[in-house]
Amino acid sequence: MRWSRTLIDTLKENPAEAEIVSHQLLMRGGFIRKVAAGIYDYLPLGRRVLLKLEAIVREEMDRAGALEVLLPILSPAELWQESGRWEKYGAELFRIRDRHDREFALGPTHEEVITDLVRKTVKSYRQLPVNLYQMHTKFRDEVRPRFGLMRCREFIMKDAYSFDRDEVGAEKSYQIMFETYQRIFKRCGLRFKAVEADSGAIGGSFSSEFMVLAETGEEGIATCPACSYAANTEKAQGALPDPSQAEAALKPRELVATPGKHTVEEVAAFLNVTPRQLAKTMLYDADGQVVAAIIRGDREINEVKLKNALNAVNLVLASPEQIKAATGAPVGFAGPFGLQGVTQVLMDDSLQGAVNLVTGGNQADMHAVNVTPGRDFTPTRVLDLRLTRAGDLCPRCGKPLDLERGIEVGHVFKLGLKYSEAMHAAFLDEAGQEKLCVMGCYGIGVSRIAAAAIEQNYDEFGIKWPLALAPYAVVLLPVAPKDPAAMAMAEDVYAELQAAGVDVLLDDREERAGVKFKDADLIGFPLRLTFGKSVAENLIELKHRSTGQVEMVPRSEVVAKIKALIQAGI
RNA sequence: CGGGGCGUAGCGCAGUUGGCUAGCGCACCUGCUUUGGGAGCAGGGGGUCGGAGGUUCAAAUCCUCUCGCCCCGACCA
Repeated sequence: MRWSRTLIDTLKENPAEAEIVSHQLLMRGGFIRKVAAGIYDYLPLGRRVLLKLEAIVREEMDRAGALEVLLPILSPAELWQESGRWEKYGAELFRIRDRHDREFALGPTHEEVITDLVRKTVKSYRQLPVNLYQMHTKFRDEVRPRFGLMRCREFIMKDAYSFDRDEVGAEKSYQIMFETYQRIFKRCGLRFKAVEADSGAIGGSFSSEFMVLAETGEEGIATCPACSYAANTEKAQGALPDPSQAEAALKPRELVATPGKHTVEEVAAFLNVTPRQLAKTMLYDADGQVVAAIIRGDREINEVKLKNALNAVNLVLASPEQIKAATGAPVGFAGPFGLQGVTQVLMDDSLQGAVNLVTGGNQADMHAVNVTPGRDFTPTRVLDLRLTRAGDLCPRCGKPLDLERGIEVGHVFKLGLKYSEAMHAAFLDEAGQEKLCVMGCYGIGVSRIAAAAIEQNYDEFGIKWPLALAPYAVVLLPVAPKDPAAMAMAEDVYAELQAAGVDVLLDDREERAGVKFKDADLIGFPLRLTFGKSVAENLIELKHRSTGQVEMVPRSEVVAKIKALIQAGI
């Protein structure tokens, strides 16, 4: 492609709205333009990056034996009502009505639609296993779209769904996808990690997330430096490095005045104790029921764990009114004893064995001291409700865990029978017995990968695309377009590279050299060939964007050299 | 949904104690010069100040409502 004939509009300044690097560079490089919050146009450069990604994903999915389909974006409410997600998915589901007032959803994911397809199509065990996938636009009415392509309301996702005749087959399908994902992200040139994760709204028994490691990642990952354990902090079960110890003697519970002291730090300082001698009592509204979660003062509640423990759909902190009703006190003085109308009291195991704790007093400006679980209150359950943090011990090998940040680009789930049961996706086995399909689902955030790749590969001048994702592998840069010799050589090399099947862009604009260099660095082509003064000596300058390495290549060798570099993946 | 901020030319911004034909930089068009890291000079096109209503002799500027965008939180594959 010739620069003068494509549409590349670069910006010198960052758009005010772009906060993170990938968003800024995608905008400045002319890859995307915003249409509305979380909704973008993909310009020719952006589209080419997406096509590169889609080609990699498609090749690897096909290699794994998956079959590509194309499912509708619009799906009728009835399908969602059948699975129960019309209610459970909540406000994130885009819903529309047609002229006859029939309700539809804009697909955020396609379990219902695919299960419906399979139940209409698959009748025999002979047709299983089957893994169907598509790459399509997805819609989610995000509470807060942000960070450019990172969290959009409309985005491109590859979603795949496997159907097996039994658990053993489903496990195999899952493993195949897990390995396929490793191949895909490796081919994209990304540094990533597979981690254990919470299944969230999709449901199912087990899932792994594929995280691109980057400081700007929205997800926390706990990783073990000693073994292979890695988990999303929502899911991670780090063991306490410092369990609570019982003191010798139980002391009688007393109330003490703590005027105006609400937070753990304030109360601990006021009573001259350490935060870990406190027990925080957090009141939540779980689907309308008020529940209490109790945790040691130096730790935080992990609401995902709490939500799962309660099997709740919606979990939010209780309102001041609910707290007043349950404790009789304003916010900040809740304690675990004598609670009114609280259906469950869950205690984090950080308090296992602890005695003589400081808690809220259930009266304004009062705390209780010498509170002991089992004597002063009885938890409904004792379990891990903690947010894992750095230094907690690896659940597999006991070494202290590190905390990293990542961008979720893929997620593989074992779904089990959740959808096949609700929607009756069944087949007949050899014995003529009806069985339900055992399902798995596998997502890749295709458009998000583009942003993640930039978060991992950029410098002060712009993007450094991995070769596999670059819109063009090579940019040809004649320094002086009016120098006939240089221009002629660039044209020849351009034709030869094109003939060799290389993605090449010829910067034929009548711009000064500086402008061309800046644009090339900004857009991030992995290789640059500069046709300047050395053309007279039949030499072309080759520069690697990622390393900055420069070498002079004889004209006669340049095409072979570029082909070799691309072959080698650079 | 709670808190904070912002909507003035394609982009980045100034102007906002009401007062002249609404301004600057970048980008864009024309010409001349320049030509290996975002050139210089000269000339030029483009906005009615997010929208609606109101106050006033006079509104980008004040008031009311409304729409949109960004950040933090809540929330979220």
